[in-house]
Parts: sequence; C-alpha cells; structure tokens
Amino acid sequence: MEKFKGLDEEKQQKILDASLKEFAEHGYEKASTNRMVKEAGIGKGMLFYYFNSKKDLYEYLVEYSLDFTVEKYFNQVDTSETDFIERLKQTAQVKTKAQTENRNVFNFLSTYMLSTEIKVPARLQKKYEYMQEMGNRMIYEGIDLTLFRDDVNVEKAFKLIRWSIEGYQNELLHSLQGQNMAQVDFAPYWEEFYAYMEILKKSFYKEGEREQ
Amino acid sequence: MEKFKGLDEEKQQKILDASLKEFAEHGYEKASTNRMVKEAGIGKGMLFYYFNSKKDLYEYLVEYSLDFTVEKYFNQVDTSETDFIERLKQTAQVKTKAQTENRNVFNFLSTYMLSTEIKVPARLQKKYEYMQEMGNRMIYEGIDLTLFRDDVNVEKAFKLIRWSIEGYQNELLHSLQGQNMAQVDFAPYWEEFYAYMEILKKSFYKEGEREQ
DNA sequence: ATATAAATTGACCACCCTGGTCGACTGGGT
DNA sequence: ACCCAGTCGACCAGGGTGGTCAATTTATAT
Repeated sequence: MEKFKGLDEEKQQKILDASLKEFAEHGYEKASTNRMVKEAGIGKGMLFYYFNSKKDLYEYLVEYSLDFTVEKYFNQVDTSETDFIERLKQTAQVKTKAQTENRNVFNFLSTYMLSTEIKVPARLQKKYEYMQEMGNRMIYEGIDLTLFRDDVNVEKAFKLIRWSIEGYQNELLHSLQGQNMAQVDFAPYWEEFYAYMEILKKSFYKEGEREQ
Repeated sequence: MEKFKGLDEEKQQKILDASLKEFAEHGYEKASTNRMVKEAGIGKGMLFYYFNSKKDLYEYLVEYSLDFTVEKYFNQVDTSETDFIERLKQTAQVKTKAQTENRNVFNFLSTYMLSTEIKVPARLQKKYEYMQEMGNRMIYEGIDLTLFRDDVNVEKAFKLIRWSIEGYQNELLHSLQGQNMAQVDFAPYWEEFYAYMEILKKSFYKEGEREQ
C-alpha cells in the first residue's frame, strides 16, 4: 500500500476512480480487476504491485471512502444551527457538493452499506459504526425541539422530514440520470428544494414561530 | 412458450420464481441460466425447450410481471376513496399484500425499471408505459383537493406525502431484511404506519376538516 | 402390446473471463 | 557497469457462459 501512496495524486485518483466505480457497479465478487486496469490505464501487474490482492484493494477503498465521507461531508456541517430543517438544508448542500466532486465514493459506499457478500476486518467495521454514529449526531444533536407543533410526536416528525428530503434528492438524481453533474445548473433545483422546505416548516412547526 | 403454459401451475411457478430471482439479483447479462435450472430443479435443456433463448425468457418475464402488477396491485385499489392519505394507506396495504405473496415479481420489475442494459420490443415498452400511466391514475385520480391547507401548494404536498410513505416502507423493508415476510406479524407496523399517517393529516390538511 | 410422439435429461461444445504470476524491459542513480 | 524500483502484458489453470443434442423416460394412440 505504501507503494500506491507514493504515486502522484493524479494517477492515484485515476486508479481509485476506476476501482471504486467497478466495485460499485458489480459488487465485490463480480467486479473485474481487468476492467479496472483498462479503465485506469495501467498494466495489470501494477494493481497487484500496489495492492497485494483484490481483497486488500477492496478494504483500502472502504477505508478511503469512510475517511473521505467524514472529512468532506460530516465535518463540513455547522452543528450550531438548531433549526432542524435549516440544518438539513445545510447537509443537503454539503452533500450535493461532496457528491458532485466525487460521485464514485458515494456510490461505492452506498453499495458497500447494503452488501453482505464480504466482511471487512474488525478495525474497519468499528470505523464504519463510528461514522454512522457521527452521522446521527450531525443531524440530530442540539436541535431545538420547541419549534415543532405540540400535537405531533417529534421523533416521528424528524423521520417524516428526512424521508421527504431523501425522496426529493432521489427523484432529482433520477431525473438527472446520464447528465454530467459537474455542468448542471443547480440553481433552479435549489429554488424548488427551498420551496419544499418552506412547506415542511409550515406543516411541522408551530404557527408563528417561523423566521420572517 | 405454449410449451411452458401447458405445464402444471406448480412447476411453472417454480421456474418463474427461480428466473425472476436470478435476473433481479444479477441483471440480464450476468444472470446465469445454469443457476436458474438448478434452483428450479429442472434439466438445462428444458429451459431452452420452453423458451427458446435467454432473451425470450427475459421478455416473457417482463410481460408476466407487468400483467401481475396490474391485476394484483393496481386493480385492487378502490379509487372511490377521495381522501389522498386514505387512498395511499389503501395502496400501501394492497402493495404489502401483493409484495408478500410474490416478492420476486416486485424485485424483478424494480430492477427492470432502473436497468438500461436491454431493450424490449415496442409492444412491451408500450405496455410498460401504459402501466405507469395507470399507476398515476390509481394514486391521483378523483382526489379531493379541498382537504389540503390553503397555504401550501397541493402538487408539492402530494409529493412530500408520497416520499414520506416510501421512506417508511423502505426503512421497514430494510429493518426486516432476511426475515421470511410470510411469517412476520405486521400488526404493530401497521399501527406505527397509521400513526405516521395521522401526523401527515394534521400537517397537510386544513384544521378541523379531519374525520373524527 | 406396440408403435409413435412428446417431454426430459445432463454431458458436452467452443468460447470468454477470472485473479494472480512472472520474465522481460525501462530509465535514472551511482 | 551495475543496480533496482517501476511497469507491462502474455500467460496460467480454473471456472462459468448460452446453447445443443443424442439418448432416455414418459405419455398417448392404436
């Protein structure tokens, strides 16, 4: 692995992108090292020179993706915002940015989370659980509960709001399928998103407790 | 194909289940006819005796799944219910029932809808589009718009409510992963689901326009 | 009972792809 | 001149592919 880290950034990135993508699309077993090296533009031997085996490569990618997610996503959210919906608006923005900058990491990680075909070492498993815990804190910690209507269960309102936002993001992602994310003008979609957020506030917050 | 339809129901079902499952899990290209026949408990030759080729089998399954969905799902929903959330409650119940009775069809169809690796004949494509149109009508046709609050856009409220329900269903499905659906006691989950629906009514409907 | 037809099997085919290895080659440092 | 880390891709044995077909069992008709 030290071999790999000695490479110049650009080459590293090409190899990471190629292998993250391959694993994300095909899962562990059916991912092909041949396709990876072709996509990355390196000789077959090099992949096994940098990483010793397919399995080692996979574990390296898991750790890389976890670190990436914590640093470029979780650590960017300002947890001093106590308005739940505002907090989620912010996470949506940060997430979109991180996702646009490196889609492969997100795709890889989400297939990794669902898949059960391979078990990683305990150290990585721990890291993964720690990351989930961190993600929860990023969303729920320090939220001002008094903004919510008194006649609805706050826990359930949390979930409904999160599901709504995930639903919007999924639909948007699906409708933008195939387009190069880097060159899509997101402005109108943010407008639309904010409109949805306003509705959620009207619906789930107390009357008159809303800003402006 | 007539050969296949002449079989007794039980054998047909075994073959359908095995191949729907295989295609759903691996996609068209990587699905293995060998695994299908092993799972179905028939000789290799028979699959190509009933259906002429892998492709023909796939198209048969698409049509079968579309017909199944329309008959056992769409046609069971009572569209005389004009309360949007009540209508969706009902579709959720019908869907859960149909899904429990034949999970493979739903899994196959949802991967088919996302996948782009194979294009089916125009006739099937038309049938698919007709089914989507039918699904929309099942959900939106004849809905009483006056129940909704005046200060929110109804179209957007529709979507928020649907996303919420889909979110709940996904989370439930995920938490029940691996268990045999046929022998899960759904009663407490329906309780929980109804609680969520009540919150949605409180949030998105006019004050005092709610039943009881 | 016999002849004919239909259903069913699985060994077999030629081909493709797999993760991983290894001898050959490169270019820069000494 | 020698060394050596870096790089390549032909090559390996093994396994899986969709599809075929001669052989056998089972059902049907006479």
